[in-house]
Amino acid sequence: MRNAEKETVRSLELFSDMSDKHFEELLVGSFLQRFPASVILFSETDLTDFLHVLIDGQVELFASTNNREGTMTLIRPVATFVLASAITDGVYQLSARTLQSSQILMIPAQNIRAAMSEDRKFAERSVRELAHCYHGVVRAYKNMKLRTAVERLANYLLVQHRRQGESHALVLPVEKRVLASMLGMTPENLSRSFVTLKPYGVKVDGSEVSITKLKDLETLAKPSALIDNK
Amino acid sequence: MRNAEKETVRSLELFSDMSDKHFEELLVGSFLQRFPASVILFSETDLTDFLHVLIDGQVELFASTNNREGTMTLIRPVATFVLASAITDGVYQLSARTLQSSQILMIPAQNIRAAMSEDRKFAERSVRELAHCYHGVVRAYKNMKLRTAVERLANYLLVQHRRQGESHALVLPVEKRVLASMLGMTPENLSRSFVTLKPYGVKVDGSEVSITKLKDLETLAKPSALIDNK
DNA sequence: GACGCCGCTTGACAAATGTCAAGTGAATGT
DNA sequence: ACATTCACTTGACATTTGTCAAGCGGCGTC
Repeated sequence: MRNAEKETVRSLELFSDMSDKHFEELLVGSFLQRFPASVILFSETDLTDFLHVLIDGQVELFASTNNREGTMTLIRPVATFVLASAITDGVYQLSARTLQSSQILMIPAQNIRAAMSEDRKFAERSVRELAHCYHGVVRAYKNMKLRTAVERLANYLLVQHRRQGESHALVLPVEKRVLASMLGMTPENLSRSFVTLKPYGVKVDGSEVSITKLKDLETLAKPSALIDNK
Repeated sequence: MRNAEKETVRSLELFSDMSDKHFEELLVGSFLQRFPASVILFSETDLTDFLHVLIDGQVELFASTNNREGTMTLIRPVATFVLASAITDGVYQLSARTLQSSQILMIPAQNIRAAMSEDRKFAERSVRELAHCYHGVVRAYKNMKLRTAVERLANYLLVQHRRQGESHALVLPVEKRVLASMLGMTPENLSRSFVTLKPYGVKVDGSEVSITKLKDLETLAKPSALIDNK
């Protein structure tokens, strides 16, 4: 593991104010590995061996039951994932696959648990990180429960628009089938939802989307600070 | 606050191994209060003043956007709620109302944050509690995303059946309209879903439900350890 | 360049879910 | 005892969402 990557990880809020000594101990037995796209990293029923840190690339967390599958969230670098599972010391609860070639640091879960009891700063940071993750899922859950498919898409586009600098055109960061799954609908339905949004100034060309009537789109989407803000 | 209630709270896992001194400090400025049924305790947009501990009664956490409202979860005694918000020091993110007359201990959120940095045992317990809550929402989210309304009802009944000692009849712990909202459907739809389950051995009489063909119901519900357990 | 693969779209249809309106029955208050 | 309220149910219908099948078009392989 090179210094550049080590520093990248070190500067994550979660690790930022733990002692150097504890940080080094955390890395004992860790792997930094590059995976190609479309690789299953772990399945939701596996025991949690590692806390994962996505350094580069893109990872999808998804769940399955009874032949159905749904994207729960997308991980974008640089970020940790499955912290809660690493702490609980049970199964992952979610499956993960790479969407692109990805570089991932895998830290043994037991190192995390050890650091938790040895380093109070780390414990405090973990509390905040988990509280943050918790609210993230709550937002996703609200989004799913209180909005229709078209509204979810409209709000997704508004969020991307803002994130990508409010420029005229935004780029969908994932394939449409993954986007559909993330928004809780079928790919067919996503296509139709885009058509529905046409009168509201949404033009789609491949993975490029332009928004020409922001106000109209917002009227339809009715964005909510408690769901869409981050 | 009487000793009985204090001990009840003290024995919650979250507080169980913090020092007596810190526990007493936690309670400075706390209120123990009884609320009648159907009282709004706080709204999702309020700043988080208190960590709540439900001693007795029943509380509903719900969310609203755009005239729609959905039950997110039910709190049953004895349990804390809105820990994540108390830590984050932002808004509650969820609204709360009493469903029955309820006795609630309200601990100032800043006491919680103070205890977090002073008592490492408490910080560790908080981490576990939050990880647990996180998985709880993830399960609810999976349930919502991967199942139909009838399946959610069927699995709900199976869980209640198990919790209530696998006896012949179980009792719905909430009004049907609240149950409907919790399961993400309208009351009308819940009624029809019960009718749909009739051929699978589900008989409903008011709030009493009996399950006569457990196997058949399980075949329909296809319960999943990662969604329904715990 | 021809072929096949794959992601996406579209149409036709089916299933799931919501809405509106009316009606039942039990609980409550006068 | 009567009226009122309210939760729940039921029916008819609308909307939303999913399914299946076909076709388009880009992209890589041979």
